[in-house]
Amino acid sequence: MSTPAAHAALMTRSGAGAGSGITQYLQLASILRHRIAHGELAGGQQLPTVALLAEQYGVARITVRQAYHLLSSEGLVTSQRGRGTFVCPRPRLADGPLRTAINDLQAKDVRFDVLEQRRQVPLPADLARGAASYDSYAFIRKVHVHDGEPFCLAEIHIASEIHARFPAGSEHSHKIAWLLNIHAPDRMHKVQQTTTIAPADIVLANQLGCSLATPTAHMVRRILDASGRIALAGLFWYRGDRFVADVEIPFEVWANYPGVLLPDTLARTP
Amino acid sequence: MSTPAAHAALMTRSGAGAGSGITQYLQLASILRHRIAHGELAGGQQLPTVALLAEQYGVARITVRQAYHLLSSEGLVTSQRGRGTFVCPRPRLADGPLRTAINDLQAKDVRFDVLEQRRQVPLPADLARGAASYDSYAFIRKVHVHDGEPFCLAEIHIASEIHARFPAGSEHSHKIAWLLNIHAPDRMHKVQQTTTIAPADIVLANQLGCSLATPTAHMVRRILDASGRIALAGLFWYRGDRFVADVEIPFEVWANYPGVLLPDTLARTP
DNA sequence: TATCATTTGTACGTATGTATT
DNA sequence: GAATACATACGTACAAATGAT
Repeated sequence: MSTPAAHAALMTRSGAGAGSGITQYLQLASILRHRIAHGELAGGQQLPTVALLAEQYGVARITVRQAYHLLSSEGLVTSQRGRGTFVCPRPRLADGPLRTAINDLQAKDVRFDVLEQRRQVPLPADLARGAASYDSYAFIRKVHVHDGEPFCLAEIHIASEIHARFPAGSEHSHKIAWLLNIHAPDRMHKVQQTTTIAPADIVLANQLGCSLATPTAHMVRRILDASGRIALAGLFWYRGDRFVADVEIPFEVWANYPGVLLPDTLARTP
Repeated sequence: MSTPAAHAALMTRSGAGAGSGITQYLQLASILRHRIAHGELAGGQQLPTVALLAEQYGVARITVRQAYHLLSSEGLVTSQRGRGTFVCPRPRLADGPLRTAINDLQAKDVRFDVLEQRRQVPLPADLARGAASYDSYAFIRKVHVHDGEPFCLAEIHIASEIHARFPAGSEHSHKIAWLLNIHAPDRMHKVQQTTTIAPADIVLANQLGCSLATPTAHMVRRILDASGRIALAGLFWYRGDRFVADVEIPFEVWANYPGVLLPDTLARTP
């Protein structure tokens, strides 16, 4: 019943025949999206090649490619040159372990690949704006990996004075915020965070293993201590297709902290 | 100095000539991106037509279209059939007024276009999961508009018993959460919220005035009252290119509320 | 009101580049 | 090296939306 031939009969040219009025590549994408959603095409499974599908449905190869492109931008399929096009194996959203890896400060199944590390650097001006800062910060740039797959790029500045309390090398195995919570919770005052959506540039795409212009969740986070100074300033980029942010806070906190204006989050040099 | 001819001389075929190794449409996109970023091409300004640019750079029209497509997916330009391609007028991120409109519960310069409204409906199962609920909810589906531009689609269920306290028609001029904060703050206990990134389907794209598969920020929010029951359950979709979420909370709240697991946010029928 | 030029969107066919197997 | 398969690119044609004639 759902043979390609049957579907092909349903496809209508946008032009002469008119018919549905929906373009062919959208029709094709809908068909495939539907099959994927209903498990007819399982995760990891290879889709028909562009040439084959074009032949089966009697459309041009470029039409199939447009459909695949759309599905790819939705994160449903992934194409690899020389191999083929495949249904994305993982569920659309992070669930279970990855969700915990992202949201739990004390995540255990996260690996940290440190790309760069410096000591004694000043806080960049755009991160320092609007609050007092320390003289010197330690800097770390790293990729968070879960189950062999990178899901986050982080660039963190932490006041040297506070960083000095951490056991040596502990930032290679724990989230910085967790270390902060363990070694200096009493001195911390509040967290400011701004979240936006940004397309991945070439550098970020490489680090996260996604393709250019893929959407990412971008966070700018600052933690101020009791003296009102910036103890931590972090930039985070999460792969859009694996991002889930969970929050649970008391109502009065939520209702009474509107409209914090953090420095612009445009600065991007991942 | 930056005439098309000069740039054209820099363009290298990916194939035979090799040269840079960067494909033509990526080169072209980079050039345009750069010009936009540096204000050489101002917001709202029309870009050269596909045909013209193709001629100037000596490439095929499809190559220009690929470049425009990429920039469009990055939110830098927008194309309209029959008109042309234009540099997106607004800054990439919401700043100032729109930022307030999104984050401030008591936003004033937001218009609410109500699309659908019902009384006395049960809470959908996927939203009810994991917590107790009331027998009956009022439902509202609306678009948030700022400065004539839609930026958010909201679908909200609010317990009828609580909704009854609101002045008639007040949901047409105020955010529901604000009304909650005014008329029943004492009974509210906590807020659970999950944020993900999802591509816009055809319905959502129409409501928000963006194109298909554009990234959106999707939130599922539940407000539980003192009895632990769901007072409000809301689904929100924000245009990705206009989304900025600001949060400021006490450190101990932030550090002690990790990994809340809300029901899956996959349910989407905007 | 109707027509026309402009411009993007879709689609076809073809050729070649390039990574994988 | 050969076969496979996606990626890029060229040229062409027509559809559809817009704005002006």
